[in-house]
Order: sequence, then structure tokens, then C-alpha cells
Amino acid sequence: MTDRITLKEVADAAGVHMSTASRALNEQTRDVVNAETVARVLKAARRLGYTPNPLARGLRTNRTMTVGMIIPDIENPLFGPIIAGAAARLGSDGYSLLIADADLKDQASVARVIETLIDRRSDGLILATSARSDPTVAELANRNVAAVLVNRTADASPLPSIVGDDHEGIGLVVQHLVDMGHTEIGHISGPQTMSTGHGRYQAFLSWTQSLGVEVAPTAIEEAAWYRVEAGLHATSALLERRPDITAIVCANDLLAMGAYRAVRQKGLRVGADVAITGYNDTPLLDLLEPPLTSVRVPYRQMGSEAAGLLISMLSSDNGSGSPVSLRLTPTLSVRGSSGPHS
Amino acid sequence: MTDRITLKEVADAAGVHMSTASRALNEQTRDVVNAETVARVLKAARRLGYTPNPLARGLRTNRTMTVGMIIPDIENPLFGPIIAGAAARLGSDGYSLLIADADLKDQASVARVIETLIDRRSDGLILATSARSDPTVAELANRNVAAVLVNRTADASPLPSIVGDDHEGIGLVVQHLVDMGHTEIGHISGPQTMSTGHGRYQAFLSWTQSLGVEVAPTAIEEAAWYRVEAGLHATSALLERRPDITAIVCANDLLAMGAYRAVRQKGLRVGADVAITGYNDTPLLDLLEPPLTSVRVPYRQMGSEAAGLLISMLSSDNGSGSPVSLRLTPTLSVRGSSGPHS
DNA sequence: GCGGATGATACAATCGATTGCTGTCGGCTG
DNA sequence: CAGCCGACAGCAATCGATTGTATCATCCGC
Repeated sequence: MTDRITLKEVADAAGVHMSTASRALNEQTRDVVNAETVARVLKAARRLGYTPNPLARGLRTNRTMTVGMIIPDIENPLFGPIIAGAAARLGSDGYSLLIADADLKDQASVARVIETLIDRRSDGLILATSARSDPTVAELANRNVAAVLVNRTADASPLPSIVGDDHEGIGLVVQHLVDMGHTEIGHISGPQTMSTGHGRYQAFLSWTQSLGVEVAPTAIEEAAWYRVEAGLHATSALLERRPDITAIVCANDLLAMGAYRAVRQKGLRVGADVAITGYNDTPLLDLLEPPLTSVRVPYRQMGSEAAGLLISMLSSDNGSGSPVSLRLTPTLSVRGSSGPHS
Repeated sequence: MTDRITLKEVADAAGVHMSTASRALNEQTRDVVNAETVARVLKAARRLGYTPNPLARGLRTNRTMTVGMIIPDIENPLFGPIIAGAAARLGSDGYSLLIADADLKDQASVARVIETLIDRRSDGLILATSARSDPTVAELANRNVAAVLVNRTADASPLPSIVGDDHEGIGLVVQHLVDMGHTEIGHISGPQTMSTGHGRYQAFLSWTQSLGVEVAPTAIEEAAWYRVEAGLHATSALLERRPDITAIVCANDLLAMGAYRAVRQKGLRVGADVAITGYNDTPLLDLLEPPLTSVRVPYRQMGSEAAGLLISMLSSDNGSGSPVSLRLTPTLSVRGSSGPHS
């Protein structure tokens, strides 16, 4: 590639020593250098188009200004906004984002990817991978790696996390369905091994109870994965068992898609006969017929907050001041799939 | 973070000099070191858990084993598979992926992001951003930066590119519609400033002509952006002008979504009255009613091939052997939105 | 038994920055 | 006028690897 200007060349051009040039260029140490000299160095640097070599700097300072991010399944559209939000926030603070895509089902792959990121001397990590109980999370905390969980959290996690408020989100849904006159409400839950699946399930139980809606165990079915097929399967089973159900709260939009199919296979109409709600408000799904009522989570903000939190952890000189986890408030996008009880 | 083992420590543990340890650890130079010594060093390295410091290595060798990727709009689900494919291929060759998300509409932002990636001493770049005529592409080539274009290409690009074969893809669509008996076929084209928009438009003209389908200029409408609203707008205008049209080839799935709406606003049925086809075969859109007929492009492979191409450019000792651009063959996913002419 | 080839390892320069320490110079104080 | 201080800039070590060259022992043939 292009030949690059080094600090030495800038220093020579400005007629000073490397070390002086270095101090003049560095905000922190600029004040120990004579103002005129600073100006001279800055001008020379600009004229020559100097950019510091991050490798040399990193080698010396032991900071790479790089943050690693681990995504379980980058093809999931969910992660686009999270990455974008994080990248923007990091970029404005001079950090770059190293992306690694790990297969969540393959524990070893996750560990390997994390190792790669650490070996590369990332200053910190953003993890979108963690299952509810994940040994690697604890290990990271032990190894004293700066890391933040995003979207998902681990049980009693030693790491700070930025997640959506699932309790709040499910509350919006249940409240909405109750308002629409539904009393027989079912739930297609996500995998209970994941924090989102578990949290939304708990929230469903809690809200129905506090709103006085009776929910028998038969009204709940767990989907094995967040997949359309799993949703179809689970919903079929649910409707078979409980034909009286008029509303189904799905833990995720993909499950809701499966529910659409199951409802139709039973010869029922989505929205009119059976109300269906999703979670995530996946783009494009408002184009369905009927459009899906879903909980919108501020994913972009989530990424941004996670990055911000990590940055503050990295720049707090003392390791203390335990960083605070954040729980972002979702909103409900009401659409045609959740009609009133007929 | 954790204290790290250095080469010196490994060397001491093995009772040799740093340089010997270095050569023993390095595949390339291993053969100049006595086999027993190699074994001893390797064992020591493994025992201590040694991982080389990529900064020190990079500083010396001037290679970071890092590839930068520029994405115009990471929230577009299109890019997920491309990133995943590239990341996988790069990872298996020891490279990591630095992701930068640039706002395509903001030329300065693209340039800034590229600069960042270069300043970070990325070994090479994968660009998904380029418009048809993009000054930065030419500049990169001038600066002798190793770079590959993916998904989109620039006119007469000096850089190799991996793209889908739009001519072929549109051919599949047009052939299919002709087979279904359509003779009045319209086209909602993408922005002509982008290679995909332009290429698919040209392909449409070419295929209709060669298949003997008459296409008046009134049967073509350009959408300003790849957005649902733009598709709605363009399709409305098209149908207003040409109510006789029975099939619409859209340059992109989002435009097709807009077309769905426009058709319905006219009181017509998608699939039965007006056939609609998309491009990209975006996940989830097969869940629409009717499900969207679309051209499937092997995006994951695209990312993988782009990474492979870049790697070969980086490792070819001579800069010659001009790397070959690739054009990947798409397939057609026929679904309900493209019914026969009634 | 000696010059020279060979194989194995050690030495030291180098990559490009940061930073603690030293040196210099002018001015101020006692 | 000696001594000291402060402001400024240069010196050189350092980060952790890679790599060209030097060293050294061994062994070969003559």
C-alpha cells in the first residue's frame, strides 16, 4: 500500500525531535510543549498528511482502540440495527468494530471466536450471544475482560448488560389484548434456555395474573427454537388442545409467523378469529396480511448504549464504579393481527 | 486484561533465544531450526499458552491480518449473509473483519470510513458501497489499495468485483412470465445510479426484446430509491398510465412490496390480476400473501468469494496475475405472486 | 590436521510510536 | 553573584515481535 508518513518525518519537517512532535500531537501532553512549537508540528503533520500508526501506538500503550463484537447469527435482521448503533457510537469515540460471527449452537465456536478477539488485543467485547447460563460469560468476568452483554443477558450475570425490558413489552401486549376483550389468551414461548424466552414467559404469567386473566398450563406451549416451523408446530399443538383460545402472545415474530400458518391450517382467520402478537417488530412484517402487531424494541439504541457503556468502562481509570446495566423500554405497534374479541 | 506471555518467556522456558523461538513457531521458517528444538519450543509455547502479539508482529511485518468491510446500510438484511460469508472465509485464513457502516448518501462519510480503515492498516478492503460511478473506487485503485467490490460494481471498475449475474436473473424472471402467458410486462427499475438498478434495467430491455415481447417506454418506471414507498409510488404511476399491464418485474423485493400495495389500491389482486416479481429473495417475504416470486442471489457465497479473492490478492507475492471478477448465477424462486395470465 | 562447507543458534537492528528522565537556558531570588 | 527553578526539548528505553547477519561447533575431504 501507500508509503506512510512517520512521526520522525513530521518531526524533521518541523525541526523538532520525535518526542516533542509526539507530545505536540497528543491532546493530553500538548500543554508541556511551547504553543508555537505545537503549531509548527501540527502544520507539518497536516501538510504531510500524517496519521499515526495504530500498531506502533498500540504496542506501546497496550490499547488498540478496537472493540470486538460477537454475533450469534448475523443473518438475523435483529442484529443489523444493533451493530449499526454500536458502530456509530464507537466510531465517534475513535474505536473500530471487529465483528465475529459465531454459531450459537456450537459452544466451542463461541469460545474460539472470543479467543480470537482477545488475542487480537481488543480493548473490550460486546456479546450478543449469551444464553441464560453461559460458562464463557463467567470466564470473561474472571479473566477481567471488559465486556458488555447486549440484547440477551445471563442469569445473575457478572457482566453489565443492555437489554430490552421484556416484562414491560409483554405487559403492553397483554394489556392490549385484554383491552380488546380477550380472556382466553395463550402463549407460544421461546426456548427457556435463552433469557428472552424465559423472561417473556415469566412476564406473561405475571401480567395475566395481575390483570385477572386466568391462564391454565395448557394455554402455554414452548417452541424449541426461534423459527417459523417451531412456531407452526407449537401453535398447532396449542390450538388442538385449546380450541377456545382467541389470542396468542408469541415470544418472537418468527414464532408469530408460524402461528399465522397454524391458525390458517385450522381454517381460522388471523386477527378476526384469533389475535396474534409478535415481538421485535421485525422490518417488513408490517407488510403481511394482516399486518403483525408486535413489540418494538429500540435495537439501534441498544447497540449504541452498549457501546457507550463499554467505552465508559474502558476509560474509567479505576476499574470501580460498577457500570450499570440498562433495560430499554419497548413500545407496542398495534396492527391488524390483534383484532377485538368477536 | 490478562497478563500475556511473550515470545521471550517462551524462549527462556525452552532454553533458546527469542529468534530461535520465533523461527520455530513460524511455519515458514521452521525448517531452519533443529527438529528437537522445534518440539521443545512448541511444547513450551503450548504449556504457557502463548499467543503472539499481533501488534508487534504487524508493526514489524507491515501486515495486520485484518480486512476492512464497508457496508452502506447494515440494516439492510441483504448484507447479513454477505458479511457472514466473508467472515467465515476470512476467519479460516486467519484474517479478522473490521466492519464500518457508512451512509451511502453521504459521500464524505464513505470517504471518512475508508480512510479510517486504511489508517488502521487493514490489509485489504471489501466494498459493498460503490455506486456506478464512484470517485473513491478509482482513488483506491490509484493508491494501490487491495480492494474488492461486492454485490455492486462500478462502471469500468479498476477493482475486481463479485456480483450476482443480473442479466441472468432478470432473464429467469422474464422467461418465467412469458411462459405464464404474459405479454404486457412492465418494469419498476431501481435507481439508475446504482449498478444493480442499471444492470437489471438493461437486462429487462434485452430479454424482452430477444423473447419478442414488446415493451414501450411507458411500461417502465424508475424508483428513486430501493424503498417500499418508492415502489408504491412508481407502480401507481405505471398502472395509471398502463392499465393493460398484467405483469410487473421489480428490480428489488422492497419495490415489489410497494407494488403489492399499489396493485391493491387499484382494487386488483396480486398474482391473479397482476403478476409481481421481486429480486433478492429476501428472507420472510415468502410469508406474504401471496408469497413473492423472487430471484435468489447466493449472497453468502458472494461474501465468501469476495473474501477469497481478496485473500488471493493479498498473498500473491507479485501484484500481477490480474484477479478475475466473478458473476454468480442466481436462481428463481417461483411462488404465488406470479400467476398465469388470465 | 587444516581450510571450508554446513547446520544450528545467538546477536542486534528494526518497525513507529510513547514516555520517564536528563539537559539546557533564561530569569529570578537571596 | 551563586544557586535554584521552571519551561522546554532532546535522549534513549521500551512495547513484542521478525529477520539479516554473525558466531560457533562439527564434520568433510584432501
